[in-house]
Amino acid sequence: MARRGDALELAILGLLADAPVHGYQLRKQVDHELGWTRLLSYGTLYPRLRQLTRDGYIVADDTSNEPGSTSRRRRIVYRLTAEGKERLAELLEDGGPAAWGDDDFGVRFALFSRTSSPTRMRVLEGRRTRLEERLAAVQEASRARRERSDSYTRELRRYGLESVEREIRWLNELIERERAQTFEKSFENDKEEKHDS
Amino acid sequence: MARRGDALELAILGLLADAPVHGYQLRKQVDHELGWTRLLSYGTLYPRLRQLTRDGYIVADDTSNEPGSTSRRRRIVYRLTAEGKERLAELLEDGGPAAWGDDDFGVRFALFSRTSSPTRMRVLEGRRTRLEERLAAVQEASRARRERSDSYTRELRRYGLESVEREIRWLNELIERERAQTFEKSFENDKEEKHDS
DNA sequence: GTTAGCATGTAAGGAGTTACATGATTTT
DNA sequence: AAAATCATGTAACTCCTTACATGCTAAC
Repeated sequence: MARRGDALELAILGLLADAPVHGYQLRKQVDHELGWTRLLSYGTLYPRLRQLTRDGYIVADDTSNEPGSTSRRRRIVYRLTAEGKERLAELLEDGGPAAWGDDDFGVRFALFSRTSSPTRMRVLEGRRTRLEERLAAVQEASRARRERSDSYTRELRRYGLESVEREIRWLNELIERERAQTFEKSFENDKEEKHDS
Repeated sequence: MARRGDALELAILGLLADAPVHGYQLRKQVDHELGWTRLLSYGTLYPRLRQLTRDGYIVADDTSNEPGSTSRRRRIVYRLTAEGKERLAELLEDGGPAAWGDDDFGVRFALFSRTSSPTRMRVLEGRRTRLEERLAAVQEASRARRERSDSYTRELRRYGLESVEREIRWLNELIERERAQTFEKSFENDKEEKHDS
Protein backbone atom coordinates (compact mmCIF):
# COMPACT_ATOMS: atom_id res chain seq x y z
CA MET A 1 0.00 0.00 0.00
CA ALA A 2 1.62 3.19 -1.18
CA ARG A 3 1.89 5.77 1.53
CA ARG A 4 -0.44 8.66 0.86
CA GLY A 5 0.76 11.92 -0.62
CA ASP A 6 4.12 12.33 0.95
CA ALA A 7 5.73 15.54 -0.18
CA LEU A 8 9.03 14.89 1.57
CA GLU A 9 9.66 11.49 0.04
CA LEU A 10 8.90 12.89 -3.37
CA ALA A 11 11.18 15.86 -2.77
CA ILE A 12 14.10 13.68 -1.72
CA LEU A 13 13.75 11.20 -4.56
CA GLY A 14 13.20 13.98 -7.07
CA LEU A 15 16.30 15.90 -6.04
CA LEU A 16 18.46 12.77 -5.94
CA ALA A 17 17.32 11.98 -9.48
CA ASP A 18 19.27 15.03 -10.64
CA ALA A 19 22.46 14.24 -8.79
CA PRO A 20 23.64 12.43 -5.65
CA VAL A 21 23.83 14.76 -2.66
CA HIS A 22 24.32 14.52 1.09
CA GLY A 23 21.75 15.32 3.74
CA TYR A 24 22.89 18.75 4.74
CA GLN A 25 22.83 19.99 1.17
CA LEU A 26 19.56 18.22 0.51
CA ARG A 27 17.94 20.28 3.21
CA LYS A 28 18.97 23.51 1.56
CA GLN A 29 17.72 22.36 -1.78
CA VAL A 30 14.38 21.34 -0.34
CA ASP A 31 14.10 24.71 1.41
CA HIS A 32 15.21 26.91 -1.46
CA GLU A 33 14.51 25.17 -4.73
CA LEU A 34 11.15 23.59 -4.13
CA GLY A 35 8.14 25.61 -3.11
CA TRP A 36 8.66 24.76 0.53
CA THR A 37 6.90 26.93 3.07
CA ARG A 38 8.16 25.77 6.43
CA LEU A 39 11.76 24.84 7.06
CA LEU A 40 12.72 21.23 7.02
CA SER A 41 14.49 20.14 10.20
CA TYR A 42 17.28 17.59 10.44
CA GLY A 43 15.23 15.66 12.92
CA THR A 44 12.84 15.01 10.06
CA LEU A 45 15.31 14.62 7.24
CA TYR A 46 17.92 12.20 8.58
CA PRO A 47 15.52 9.58 9.93
CA ARG A 48 13.67 9.75 6.66
CA LEU A 49 16.86 9.19 4.67
CA ARG A 50 17.52 6.07 6.71
CA GLN A 51 13.97 4.91 6.15
CA LEU A 52 14.27 5.35 2.41
CA THR A 53 17.53 3.43 2.57
CA ARG A 54 15.77 0.58 4.39
CA ASP A 55 13.07 0.68 1.72
CA GLY A 56 15.78 0.21 -0.88
CA TYR A 57 15.03 3.41 -2.79
CA ILE A 58 18.34 5.08 -2.05
CA VAL A 59 21.87 4.03 -1.05
CA ALA A 60 24.43 5.86 1.06
CA ASP A 61 28.08 6.38 0.12
CA ASP A 62 30.22 7.53 3.00
CA THR A 63 32.88 9.69 1.36
CA SER A 64 35.06 9.84 4.47
CA ASN A 65 36.34 6.37 3.66
CA GLU A 66 37.34 7.30 0.17
CA PRO A 67 41.06 8.09 -0.17
CA GLY A 68 40.07 10.89 -2.57
CA SER A 69 41.41 14.42 -2.33
CA THR A 70 42.92 15.99 0.78
CA SER A 71 40.91 16.00 4.01
CA ARG A 72 37.35 16.11 2.83
CA ARG A 73 34.52 16.64 5.25
CA ARG A 74 32.65 13.64 6.34
CA ARG A 75 29.70 13.39 4.04
CA ILE A 76 27.16 10.71 3.41
CA VAL A 77 26.10 11.05 -0.17
CA TYR A 78 22.85 9.44 -1.21
CA ARG A 79 21.87 8.31 -4.68
CA LEU A 80 18.84 6.61 -6.21
CA THR A 81 18.68 2.89 -6.80
CA ALA A 82 16.79 1.32 -9.70
CA GLU A 83 13.87 0.74 -7.30
CA GLY A 84 14.11 4.36 -6.27
CA LYS A 85 13.74 5.49 -9.85
CA GLU A 86 10.70 3.28 -10.26
CA ARG A 87 9.25 4.58 -7.04
CA LEU A 88 9.81 8.17 -8.13
CA ALA A 89 8.12 7.56 -11.48
CA GLU A 90 5.20 5.92 -9.70
CA LEU A 91 4.79 8.79 -7.23
CA LEU A 92 5.02 11.38 -9.98
CA GLU A 93 2.34 9.74 -12.09
CA ASP A 94 -0.11 9.70 -9.20
CA GLY A 95 -1.72 13.07 -9.79
CA GLY A 96 -4.66 12.39 -7.46
CA PRO A 97 -6.14 14.60 -4.72
CA ALA A 98 -3.04 14.34 -2.56
CA ALA A 99 -1.22 16.36 -5.20
CA TRP A 100 -3.55 19.37 -4.94
CA GLY A 101 -2.42 20.24 -1.40
CA ASP A 102 -0.32 23.30 -0.65
CA ASP A 103 2.88 21.43 0.10
CA ASP A 104 2.57 18.61 -2.37
CA PHE A 105 1.64 20.81 -5.26
CA GLY A 106 4.84 22.84 -5.10
CA VAL A 107 7.08 19.80 -5.06
CA ARG A 108 5.20 18.11 -7.86
CA PHE A 109 5.28 21.22 -9.96
CA ALA A 110 9.03 21.58 -9.52
CA LEU A 111 9.40 18.03 -10.82
CA PHE A 112 7.08 18.48 -13.78
CA SER A 113 9.86 17.93 -16.27
CA ARG A 114 9.85 14.29 -15.11
CA THR A 115 6.07 14.03 -15.27
CA SER A 116 3.94 13.02 -18.22
CA SER A 117 1.84 15.69 -19.88
CA PRO A 118 -1.54 14.13 -18.98
CA THR A 119 -0.53 13.95 -15.32
CA ARG A 120 0.69 17.54 -15.42
CA MET A 121 -2.76 18.52 -16.65
CA ARG A 122 -4.51 16.52 -13.94
CA VAL A 123 -2.39 18.13 -11.24
CA LEU A 124 -2.85 21.67 -12.55
CA GLU A 125 -6.59 21.29 -13.00
CA GLY A 126 -7.00 19.54 -9.66
CA ARG A 127 -5.14 22.32 -7.93
CA ARG A 128 -7.28 24.91 -9.66
CA THR A 129 -10.49 23.15 -8.66
CA ARG A 130 -9.36 22.97 -5.07
CA LEU A 131 -8.59 26.68 -4.99
CA GLU A 132 -11.91 27.54 -6.62
CA GLU A 133 -13.76 25.54 -3.99
CA ARG A 134 -11.89 27.32 -1.26
CA LEU A 135 -12.65 30.68 -2.83
CA ALA A 136 -16.34 29.87 -3.09
CA ALA A 137 -16.54 28.67 0.51
CA VAL A 138 -14.95 31.83 1.89
CA GLN A 139 -17.00 34.13 -0.33
CA GLU A 140 -20.21 32.44 0.64
CA ALA A 141 -19.36 32.55 4.33
CA SER A 142 -18.65 36.28 4.11
CA ARG A 143 -21.95 36.85 2.30
CA ALA A 144 -24.41 34.67 4.19
CA ARG A 145 -23.41 34.72 7.82
CA ARG A 146 -23.12 37.87 9.82
CA GLU A 147 -19.56 37.45 10.96
CA ARG A 148 -16.54 39.18 12.43
CA SER A 149 -16.24 42.31 10.40
CA ASP A 150 -13.75 44.63 12.01
CA SER A 151 -11.34 46.25 9.61
CA TYR A 152 -8.48 43.82 10.25
CA THR A 153 -10.56 40.72 9.63
CA ARG A 154 -11.91 42.25 6.44
CA GLU A 155 -8.45 43.25 5.26
CA LEU A 156 -7.12 39.75 5.91
CA ARG A 157 -9.95 38.19 3.97
CA ARG A 158 -9.53 40.65 1.12
CA TYR A 159 -5.84 39.90 0.82
CA GLY A 160 -6.42 36.16 1.11
CA LEU A 161 -9.06 36.13 -1.61
CA GLU A 162 -6.88 38.27 -3.86
CA SER A 163 -3.99 35.84 -3.42
CA VAL A 164 -6.12 32.83 -4.27
CA GLU A 165 -7.59 34.55 -7.31
CA ARG A 166 -4.09 35.40 -8.43
CA GLU A 167 -2.96 31.79 -8.14
CA ILE A 168 -5.98 30.66 -10.13
CA ARG A 169 -5.06 33.09 -12.92
CA TRP A 170 -1.51 31.74 -12.83
CA LEU A 171 -2.80 28.17 -13.10
CA ASN A 172 -5.00 29.15 -16.02
CA GLU A 173 -1.99 30.46 -17.89
CA LEU A 174 -0.03 27.30 -17.14
CA ILE A 175 -2.90 25.12 -18.29
CA GLU A 176 -3.16 27.10 -21.51
CA ARG A 177 0.55 26.67 -22.15
CA GLU A 178 0.29 22.97 -21.41
CA ARG A 179 -2.61 22.59 -23.83
CA ALA A 180 -0.74 24.46 -26.53
CA GLN A 181 2.24 22.14 -26.16
CA THR A 182 0.05 19.05 -26.31
CA PHE A 183 -1.59 20.41 -29.44
CA GLU A 184 1.78 21.02 -31.08
CA LYS A 185 2.86 17.50 -30.32
CA SER A 186 -0.31 15.87 -31.57
CA PHE A 187 0.00 18.03 -34.68
CA GLU A 188 3.50 16.70 -35.23
CA ASN A 189 2.26 13.17 -34.64
CA ASP A 190 -0.42 13.73 -37.27
CA LYS A 191 2.22 14.74 -39.75
CA GLU A 192 4.26 11.65 -38.99
CA GLU A 193 1.22 9.42 -39.30
CA LYS A 194 0.43 10.90 -42.69
CA HIS A 195 4.03 10.32 -43.66
CA ASP A 196 3.72 6.68 -42.60
CA SER A 197 0.55 6.00 -44.52
CA MET B 1 5.39 27.98 31.32
CA ALA B 2 3.26 29.31 28.48
CA ARG B 3 2.92 26.89 25.63
CA ARG B 4 4.74 28.15 22.58
CA GLY B 5 2.94 29.90 19.74
CA ASP B 6 -0.24 27.98 19.46
CA ALA B 7 -2.35 29.27 16.63
CA LEU B 8 -5.31 27.05 17.40
CA GLU B 9 -5.66 28.04 21.04
CA LEU B 10 -5.46 31.67 20.04
CA ALA B 11 -8.04 31.16 17.31
CA ILE B 12 -10.51 29.49 19.66
CA LEU B 13 -10.15 32.01 22.45
CA GLY B 14 -10.25 34.89 19.99
CA LEU B 15 -13.45 33.72 18.34
CA LEU B 16 -15.13 32.97 21.65
CA ALA B 17 -14.31 36.49 22.80
CA ASP B 18 -16.78 37.76 20.19
CA ALA B 19 -19.60 35.43 21.09
CA PRO B 20 -20.18 31.95 22.57
CA VAL B 21 -20.34 29.28 19.88
CA HIS B 22 -20.38 25.51 19.65
CA GLY B 23 -17.64 23.34 18.19
CA TYR B 24 -19.12 22.63 14.80
CA GLN B 25 -19.61 26.30 14.06
CA LEU B 26 -16.25 27.16 15.51
CA ARG B 27 -14.62 24.96 12.94
CA LYS B 28 -16.26 26.85 10.10
CA GLN B 29 -15.24 30.16 11.55
CA VAL B 30 -11.65 29.06 11.94
CA ASP B 31 -11.62 27.76 8.37
CA HIS B 32 -13.32 30.71 6.74
CA GLU B 33 -12.78 33.80 8.81
CA LEU B 34 -9.20 33.45 9.90
CA GLY B 35 -6.38 33.08 7.44
CA TRP B 36 -6.37 29.32 7.82
CA THR B 37 -4.66 27.32 5.11
CA ARG B 38 -5.34 23.69 5.92
CA LEU B 39 -8.70 22.54 7.17
CA LEU B 40 -9.19 22.00 10.86
CA SER B 41 -10.45 18.50 11.66
CA TYR B 42 -12.82 17.60 14.47
CA GLY B 43 -10.26 15.18 15.78
CA THR B 44 -8.15 18.22 16.51
CA LEU B 45 -10.82 20.63 17.60
CA TYR B 46 -12.91 18.67 20.12
CA PRO B 47 -10.07 17.32 22.22
CA ARG B 48 -8.63 20.80 22.29
CA LEU B 49 -11.90 22.27 23.52
CA ARG B 50 -11.90 19.79 26.36
CA GLN B 51 -8.32 20.65 27.15
CA LEU B 52 -9.10 24.36 27.28
CA THR B 53 -12.04 23.53 29.54
CA ARG B 54 -9.72 21.62 31.88
CA ASP B 55 -7.37 24.60 31.84
CA GLY B 56 -10.27 26.75 32.99
CA TYR B 57 -10.17 29.14 30.03
CA ILE B 58 -13.57 28.20 28.67
CA VAL B 59 -16.78 26.63 29.97
CA ALA B 60 -19.33 24.46 28.19
CA ASP B 61 -23.09 24.98 28.25
CA ASP B 62 -25.05 22.01 26.99
CA THR B 63 -28.14 23.54 25.43
CA SER B 64 -29.93 20.20 25.14
CA ASN B 65 -30.77 20.36 28.84
CA GLU B 66 -32.29 23.78 28.59
CA PRO B 67 -36.10 23.74 28.40
CA GLY B 68 -35.82 26.63 25.92
CA SER B 69 -37.59 26.67 22.56
CA THR B 70 -38.92 23.61 20.77
CA SER B 71 -36.56 20.70 20.17
CA ARG B 72 -33.25 22.35 19.55
CA ARG B 73 -30.28 20.39 18.30
CA ARG B 74 -27.86 19.17 20.85
CA ARG B 75 -25.20 21.81 21.02
CA ILE B 76 -22.41 22.41 23.43
CA VAL B 77 -21.81 26.11 23.45
CA TYR B 78 -18.50 27.35 24.81
CA ARG B 79 -17.77 30.74 26.28
CA LEU B 80 -14.72 32.42 27.79
CA THR B 81 -14.12 32.56 31.51
CA ALA B 82 -12.36 35.43 33.24
CA GLU B 83 -9.16 33.39 33.14
CA GLY B 84 -9.75 32.80 29.44
CA LYS B 85 -9.96 36.51 28.80
CA GLU B 86 -6.73 37.03 30.67
CA ARG B 87 -5.09 34.20 28.76
CA LEU B 88 -6.25 35.66 25.46
CA ALA B 89 -4.88 39.09 26.32
CA GLU B 90 -1.61 37.50 27.35
CA LEU B 91 -1.30 35.50 24.13
CA LEU B 92 -2.19 38.50 22.01
CA GLU B 93 0.42 40.71 23.61
CA ASP B 94 3.17 38.18 22.96
CA GLY B 95 4.22 39.41 19.54
CA GLY B 96 7.49 37.42 19.54
CA PRO B 97 8.94 35.18 16.81
CA ALA B 98 6.17 32.61 17.12
CA ALA B 99 3.81 35.21 15.72
CA TRP B 100 5.73 35.63 12.46
CA GLY B 101 4.88 32.12 11.23
CA ASP B 102 2.51 31.49 8.36
CA ASP B 103 -0.32 30.11 10.48
CA ASP B 104 0.11 32.23 13.56
CA PHE B 105 0.41 35.47 11.69
CA GLY B 106 -2.99 35.13 10.04
CA VAL B 107 -4.79 34.43 13.28
CA ARG B 108 -3.03 37.22 15.10
CA PHE B 109 -3.76 39.67 12.36
CA ALA B 110 -7.46 38.77 12.38
CA LEU B 111 -7.48 39.56 16.10
CA PHE B 112 -5.59 42.84 15.80
CA SER B 113 -8.55 44.86 17.02
CA ARG B 114 -7.91 43.26 20.43
CA THR B 115 -4.18 43.88 20.26
CA SER B 116 -2.28 46.95 21.43
CA SER B 117 -0.76 49.17 18.78
CA PRO B 118 2.88 48.54 19.81
CA THR B 119 2.33 44.79 19.58
CA ARG B 120 0.64 45.17 16.21
CA MET B 121 3.75 46.96 15.02
CA ARG B 122 6.04 44.28 16.41
CA VAL B 123 4.07 41.55 14.69
CA LEU B 124 3.90 43.33 11.35
CA GLU B 125 7.58 44.22 11.35
CA GLY B 126 8.61 40.78 12.54
CA ARG B 127 6.61 39.16 9.79
CA ARG B 128 8.17 41.48 7.24
CA THR B 129 11.68 40.70 8.45
CA ARG B 130 10.98 36.99 8.26
CA LEU B 131 9.75 37.29 4.69
CA GLU B 132 12.72 39.44 3.69
CA GLU B 133 15.11 36.86 5.07
CA ARG B 134 13.35 34.13 3.16
CA LEU B 135 13.46 36.19 -0.01
CA ALA B 136 17.18 36.85 0.40
CA ALA B 137 17.94 33.18 1.03
CA VAL B 138 16.11 32.01 -2.08
CA GLN B 139 17.56 34.74 -4.26
CA GLU B 140 21.07 34.01 -3.10
CA ALA B 141 20.62 30.29 -3.65
CA SER B 142 19.40 30.88 -7.18
CA ARG B 143 22.36 33.16 -7.90
CA ALA B 144 25.29 31.33 -6.31
CA ARG B 145 24.73 27.64 -6.71
CA ARG B 146 24.25 26.04 -10.07
CA GLU B 147 20.94 24.37 -9.41
CA ARG B 148 17.90 22.74 -10.96
CA SER B 149 16.98 25.10 -13.72
CA ASP B 150 14.42 23.48 -15.95
CA SER B 151 11.56 25.74 -16.95
CA TYR B 152 9.15 24.43 -14.32
CA THR B 153 11.52 24.93 -11.42
CA ARG B 154 12.28 28.42 -12.64
CA GLU B 155 8.62 29.26 -13.04
CA LEU B 156 7.85 28.01 -9.55
CA ARG B 157 10.62 30.11 -8.07
CA ARG B 158 9.55 33.16 -10.04
CA TYR B 159 5.99 32.87 -8.83
CA GLY B 160 7.09 32.19 -5.26
CA LEU B 161 9.37 35.20 -5.15
CA GLU B 162 6.68 37.40 -6.68
CA SER B 163 4.21 36.27 -4.00
CA VAL B 164 6.60 37.02 -1.19
CA GLU B 165 7.46 40.42 -2.62
CA ARG B 166 3.77 41.17 -2.89
CA GLU B 167 3.18 40.27 0.74
CA ILE B 168 6.07 42.49 1.79
CA ARG B 169 4.53 45.42 -0.09
CA TRP B 170 1.23 44.67 1.64
CA LEU B 171 2.95 44.67 5.03
CA ASN B 172 4.64 47.96 4.22
CA GLU B 173 1.28 49.55 3.54
CA LEU B 174 -0.14 48.17 6.76
CA ILE B 175 2.86 49.41 8.74
CA GLU B 176 2.47 52.85 7.22
CA ARG B 177 -1.20 52.93 8.14
CA GLU B 178 -0.38 51.79 11.65
CA ARG B 179 2.24 54.50 12.02
CA ALA B 180 -0.17 57.15 10.77
CA GLN B 181 -2.76 56.06 13.34
CA THR B 182 -0.23 56.13 16.13
CA PHE B 183 0.83 59.60 15.05
CA GLU B 184 -2.75 60.83 15.02
CA LYS B 185 -3.29 59.51 18.49
CA SER B 186 -0.12 60.99 19.89
CA PHE B 187 -1.08 64.25 18.19
CA GLU B 188 -4.42 64.17 19.94
CA ASN B 189 -2.69 63.34 23.19
CA ASP B 190 -0.44 66.34 22.66
CA LYS B 191 -3.47 68.56 22.23
CA GLU B 192 -4.99 67.18 25.39
CA GLU B 193 -1.78 67.65 27.28
CA LYS B 194 -1.56 71.24 26.13
CA HIS B 195 -5.14 71.65 27.17
CA ASP B 196 -4.29 70.29 30.60
CA SER B 197 -1.36 72.56 31.16
C1' DG C 1 -38.61 7.61 4.02
C1' DT C 2 -34.31 8.58 2.73
C1' DT C 3 -30.56 11.53 1.94
C1' DA C 4 -27.78 15.30 3.31
C1' DG C 5 -26.06 17.99 6.67
C1' DC C 6 -25.74 19.00 11.71
C1' DA C 7 -23.24 17.80 15.87
C1' DT C 8 -20.15 15.41 18.93
C1' DG C 9 -16.88 12.48 19.89
C1' DT C 10 -12.76 8.29 20.28
C1' DA C 11 -8.56 5.58 19.17
C1' DA C 12 -4.54 4.54 16.72
C1' DG C 13 -0.98 5.78 14.42
C1' DG C 14 2.26 8.74 11.92
C1' DA C 15 4.76 12.65 11.21
C1' DG C 16 7.43 16.49 12.55
C1' DT C 17 9.43 19.81 15.97
C1' DT C 18 12.47 20.73 19.67
C1' DA C 19 16.20 20.09 22.31
C1' DC C 20 20.12 17.74 22.99
C1' DA C 21 24.69 15.91 21.53
C1' DT C 22 28.97 15.57 18.98
C1' DG C 23 32.81 16.79 16.29
C1' DA C 24 35.25 18.60 12.09
C1' DT C 25 36.60 22.55 9.27
C1' DT C 26 36.76 27.10 7.64
C1' DT C 27 36.91 31.91 8.52
C1' DT C 28 38.04 35.93 11.18
C1' DA D 1 42.23 31.18 19.30
C1' DA D 2 37.41 31.88 18.75
C1' DA D 3 33.35 31.88 16.18
C1' DA D 4 30.68 30.37 12.51
C1' DT D 5 29.23 26.93 9.75
C1' DC D 6 29.43 22.29 8.08
C1' DA D 7 27.64 17.73 9.03
C1' DT D 8 25.26 14.01 11.26
C1' DG D 9 22.49 12.21 14.41
C1' DT D 10 18.97 10.74 18.80
C1' DA D 11 14.96 10.92 21.97
C1' DA D 12 11.00 12.76 23.85
C1' DC D 13 7.18 14.88 23.02
C1' DT D 14 3.39 17.11 20.79
C1' DC D 15 0.36 17.59 17.49
C1' DC D 16 -2.58 16.28 13.90
C1' DT D 17 -4.83 13.25 10.65
C1' DT D 18 -7.51 9.35 9.62
C1' DA D 19 -10.92 6.32 10.34
C1' DC D 20 -14.41 4.95 12.98
C1' DA D 21 -18.77 5.61 15.62
C1' DT D 22 -23.23 7.58 16.87
C1' DG D 23 -27.54 9.93 16.55
C1' DC D 24 -30.39 13.85 15.48
C1' DT D 25 -32.96 17.05 12.19
C1' DA D 26 -34.24 19.31 7.90
C1' DA D 27 -35.31 18.93 3.25
C1' DC D 28 -36.87 16.54 -0.80
